[in-house]
This record gives sequence, C-alpha cells and structure tokens, in this order.
Amino acid sequence: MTSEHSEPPSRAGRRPTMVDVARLAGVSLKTVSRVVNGEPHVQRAMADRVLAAVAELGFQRNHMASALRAGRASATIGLIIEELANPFYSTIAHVTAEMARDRDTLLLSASSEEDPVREEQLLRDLCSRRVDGLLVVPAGCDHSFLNSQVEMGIPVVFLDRPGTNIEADAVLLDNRGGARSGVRRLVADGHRRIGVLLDSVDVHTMRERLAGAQDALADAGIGYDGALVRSGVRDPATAAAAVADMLTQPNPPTAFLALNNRITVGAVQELWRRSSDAALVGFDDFELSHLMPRPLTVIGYDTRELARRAAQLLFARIDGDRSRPRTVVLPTELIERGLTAAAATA
Amino acid sequence: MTSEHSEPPSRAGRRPTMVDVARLAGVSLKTVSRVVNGEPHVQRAMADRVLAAVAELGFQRNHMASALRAGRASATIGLIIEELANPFYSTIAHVTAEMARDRDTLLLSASSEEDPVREEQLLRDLCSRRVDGLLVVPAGCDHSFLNSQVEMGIPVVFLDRPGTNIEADAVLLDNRGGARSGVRRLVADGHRRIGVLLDSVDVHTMRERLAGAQDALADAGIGYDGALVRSGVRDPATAAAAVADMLTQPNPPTAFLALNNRITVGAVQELWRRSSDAALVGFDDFELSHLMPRPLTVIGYDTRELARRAAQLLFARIDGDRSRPRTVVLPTELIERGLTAAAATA
DNA sequence: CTGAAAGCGCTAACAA
DNA sequence: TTGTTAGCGCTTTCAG
Repeated sequence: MTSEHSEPPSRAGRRPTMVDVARLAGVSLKTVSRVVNGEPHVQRAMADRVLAAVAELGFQRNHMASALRAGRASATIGLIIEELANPFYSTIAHVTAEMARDRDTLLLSASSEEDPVREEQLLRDLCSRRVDGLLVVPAGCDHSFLNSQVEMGIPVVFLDRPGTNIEADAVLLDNRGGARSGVRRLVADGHRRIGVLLDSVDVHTMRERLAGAQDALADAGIGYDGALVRSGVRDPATAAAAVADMLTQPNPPTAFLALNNRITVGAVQELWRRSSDAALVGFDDFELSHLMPRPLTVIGYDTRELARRAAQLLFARIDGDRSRPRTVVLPTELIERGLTAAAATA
Repeated sequence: MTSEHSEPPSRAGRRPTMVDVARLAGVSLKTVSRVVNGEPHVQRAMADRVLAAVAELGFQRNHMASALRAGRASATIGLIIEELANPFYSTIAHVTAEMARDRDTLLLSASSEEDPVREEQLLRDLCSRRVDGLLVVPAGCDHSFLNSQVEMGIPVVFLDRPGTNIEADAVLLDNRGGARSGVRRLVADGHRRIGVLLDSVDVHTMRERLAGAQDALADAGIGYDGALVRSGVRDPATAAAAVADMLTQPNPPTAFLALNNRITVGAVQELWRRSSDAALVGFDDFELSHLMPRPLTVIGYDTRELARRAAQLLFARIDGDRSRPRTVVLPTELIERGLTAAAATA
C-alpha cells in the first residue's frame, strides 16, 4: 500500500548515462550525444531508437559534464545583492532572471547582507562554479580580487554602486542629483530645519545622497547642523525611533528626508502615529507610496531599467565585448504628491 | 594610459588548472588536490609551495569538475516560483537562500510565470544541472515527470500548493479555513452581498480560498450568486476595474473579499478613489497594510515559516530521510483592523 | 606522506 | 552517416 514497496524495479538510484542509453539502443555513445543535442545528420531510425531508450531510462544529460568537456561556462549568471526580500533587490533579481532566461541561462542569487566578508566568499564561490558573468550590488570596499577573474573570462557589472579597485562596468543612479532636488523642494516650501535619515555612510549610495542633500542646503545658504543628520538607521523601527527622538528635541526639524525606502516607511509610520505635520520626502518610490496616510513626495527612478541596463552590459561582455568599461548613470525623478509644505515657522 | 595596454603579461585568458599549479610548485597533481581540499597529511613545506603557486596563478578549483568526479551533487538547490518580484515569493527565496547558505549551498531560482510548460522546462533544466533538491511552488497540473528524478536522488518539496500526480512533501497554508473566517467576519458585520475577486480557478490556492468563502456563505445560509465572483483578476489594475464594474451594477456588493495581495492592493486603490465605504477583507497580509488609507482586515500567515518548513523538509530528504512524504498545513490568522462593518443595508 | 594511473559523463576530433 | 579515440579538470584508488 505504501509507496516504499510498490516501486518498479528501478535501476536502484544510479542515474543512467549516455553509455547506458547507447547500450540499450544498440548504438554508439556518440550517436546518443548527437541525438540528445539535436545535431543533424542522424538517420531517423537510429534517432528513434535512441529517443526510445532515453525515455525508457529517464535519461537526462548531465549539464556539468557537458559544459566541462565542451569548455563552455555553466549557462548561469551570479547575482549578489544585499537582501533578496527587499523589493528593490527582488525586482533586480526578477528582471535579470528574465533576461537570462532568454539566453537559456539561469540565475544563481545570493545575499551579501551588506557584509564584505560574506560578499567576497560568495563571489569566490560563484567564480569557482564558473558562472558566465557576475552582477554585483557591492557591499565590500575592495573588489581587486575580481580583476583576475575578469581577465580569465568572468565579466562583472556593478549595479547601484560602483566597484572599488576594479575597472568594470557600472550602472548607477543619480543619487546626488536626486537628493539635491528633494531637499531643494523642501527648502522652496520654506523648510530650514530638515532632518536627514540614512543607513550607513559606509554605503556609497548613502554618501552620495547625503552629499546631494548638503549641496541643496549649501545652495540655499543653510548651514550644516550635525544634530539634523542621523545615520545608522537600518530598518523602519529604527527610523521611527529616530524621527521620534528628533521631534522631541528642542528646535526640532520641520521636515525629513529619508534616504531609502525602508527608512521612509518607518518615518511615515511615526509621523502618522504622532499626527505630526512635518514634511517628508523619501528616496526610492515604492508600490503603495501613493496610498500612504499622508501623500508622499518621493525621489523615484526606474529599478527595472537599472537591472535591464546592467544585464545588457553583462551579456554584451559575455558575448565578447572588449571595449572599455562604461559607467551608466540613470536619472532620478522627483515625484511630488503634495504636502511637502508644512508649518515652516521655526 | 588605458587599462588595455598596461595589463601584466597574464596567462592569456586560459584559467590555471591543478596541473598548472602542480607544475609551478614542482609537486604532483594529487598533492595540489590535497592542499586545495584541506586534506591532512601534507608536509608544511609542500603545502606552502602549493599555496604560493595557487596564489601566483590565481587558481580557483573548478567546482563542476570536482563535483563530477566525486559523484557529488552541485551544492545547489533549485527554486521554482511564480514571480520573483512578488514579495511573497521573494520572501520565500530569501529564507531558503539563507538556509541553504548554512550548508554552503547556493540557490538557483527561476520564475514559472504561472506557465506549466515553462515550469516543466525549468524543472528539467534544474535536474540536468543535478541540483541537490527542488523547492517548487507548482503552476503545472502534472508533475509525474518528477517521479523518476526523485527516485534518482533529487528530492522535491512543494510549497504553497501541492504537486499533482506525485507523492512528495508539501507545505501548505490553511487557505480554505482562512477564507472561511474572513467571510464569516463580513457576514457577522451584516454583509450579505460579498464580491469575491480571484486570480484563476486553475490555481489550487484560489480554488481552496473560493471554497472557504463559499463554506462561510453556506454556513450563513446565503445563496451563491455567480455575479459576485470575478475570476481572472491578475493584477491590481484588473482588480480595480473589477471592483469598479461590480459597484456600478444594480444591487452592488457591500463588501469584497480579495483572494490575494495583488488583488487587495487594486481593490484598496479603487475603493479609496471612489470614496466607497464598501468593506474589504484581503487574503495575504503585506508590510504596509496597516498604513492603507482604509484600515484593512486581512487573512495573514507566516510566509517565512512556510519557507523555513519547506527548506527543512528538503534538507532532511537531501540528507537521506526516506520516510513517507508529509504534508504540513500552516495556520492562517484573521488580522482585524476595523472597518469591515459598513452600510449593509442592501 | 606522495605520486601514477584510471575514470566521473560528456563532446571534439578524427577516421571509417 | 556512424563509431573510435582522446581528454575537459578533478578525485579516487592503490602503489611507492
């Protein structure tokens, strides 16, 4: 009754190989290879016998052996991102996986968790698996170890942040310009005390965005106030806490700039909870941003395009493009959804 | 000046092999293998020479060749989901990738796009790459072709929906019970005309959820009205259109049940746009649901636990567990955030 | 402790 | 058109 005892007398776990198929079909190994790979110049009768044997044995070509012998790569590309569960990264993963599939290539993805050591381990692992190419949102501060890999045929394209100590393609966003236009908007609405919330200044995008914010403040002749900048904001909860804390200080900010989408979410929550009328501009748009309890002005960009361009560059390299590394910078856009103006009376 | 001309006289693209390392270090191939694999019983002096040669050549073991010869699998697990960009699936991908990493295993993920043909292609591709195991959110209606793979050592665990024509582990949600409790709540609030929006009845989860909704209606003695059920709702835009359409019919629903998170988003948007006071219960919680313009009652569950349990089952199988296939059903929970009651005067 | 030889499953040359 | 042979890069005997 149970499946343990009713199995057919199968070839006890051992996978059939082309040799097994050849033996059963009464042909040579090479003929099997030809049929399995769809090469022409095989007689119908033979091909049919081979196909029958393949079906009977449940044969499936060993991709590893095939790639090894043919000296081909693995029909796989590696993707290193910060965290797959984050919508920004999962969009990137999805777009690149789709583009890879058009080339019968699969996506091996791994999260660095923003840890340089782990990133390097993963990258080395991917190289030892002989991926065709690497797409990396870098967390580390030194990618020189990838130089030899690039030389030996594994191209690398960086995404969202440039690589360090390596000349490689990169597709980036205009982070600085985006943050600048966001702050410019707040300033135009009369804000002079703008709280800035960011993850870590170790992250390239955060540095750029912070610099952009400072550009706009400088443009407006507003002096820098360290009390208005909070770094180390890793998640919505921390962001909420930071907002709460800043609002309860003397001379609190009248507006906030959240430098990524996780931070934005936390800030929205806290402002809403306190019924605060402080203005908020967030970096990164997200699907439901227009449904937030307070309409949200965001600095948006096209994540799919970011991934698309990076994948295009990578595939061009895989196909032999040896031109000089390019850096592509994609524009950002201020998406105004009202309510940046507020009681700017401080 | 450009990097094209200043490169060191590298070994022109050819990757160094263990033979190259052995030659340079003046030892045998086997000694290199021993050192590279950290086997004991190698003299310090020799090991050091090997390591030096490895570093000088930038040698990195070819994982494919190693796995092939050793008869091991690829230290890879395959994950088939519907669409990686969907938060539900990207959470699953993330959790499984993390658990895999604890075993030095990488995740090969691909989206079936809900297409059975494509699903089978991807599954076959993954098998031919000799993944250690397969995690599948099935879209297809026949997985019998996987039976031989399971027999030959590639275990399969189904996630969210059971496989068909195959006896394999599955980790599911209590979809029927969840939908039932959602509708029961609406009925308790006085609703008798409840619009139900679902993707396709070809999808197992949708059938179950619809059945649960009908259970609750039957429990309440409310007759079935086909006009109140809309299937083929694939995305938020379609959901919005369906809501709009149903609300403009004579005798419109006073409440809606959205059978997945994409549909919920579309419904929220449309109800909000029209300032409708129709009640809404959504299947699947999502991060920002509590910040929606109308507090949202949802049928929630623990996606991470779903993935965790599935991965645990898979790894147990990979490690040799030959016990009978299990089906685990995880509970759902009605998360009430008010406002299900509305003008139930129809 | 070290090395020579065989061979994992497959494909690229060649020969028949 | 088909088959034979060699060998991809590595690990596994098993002999020194």
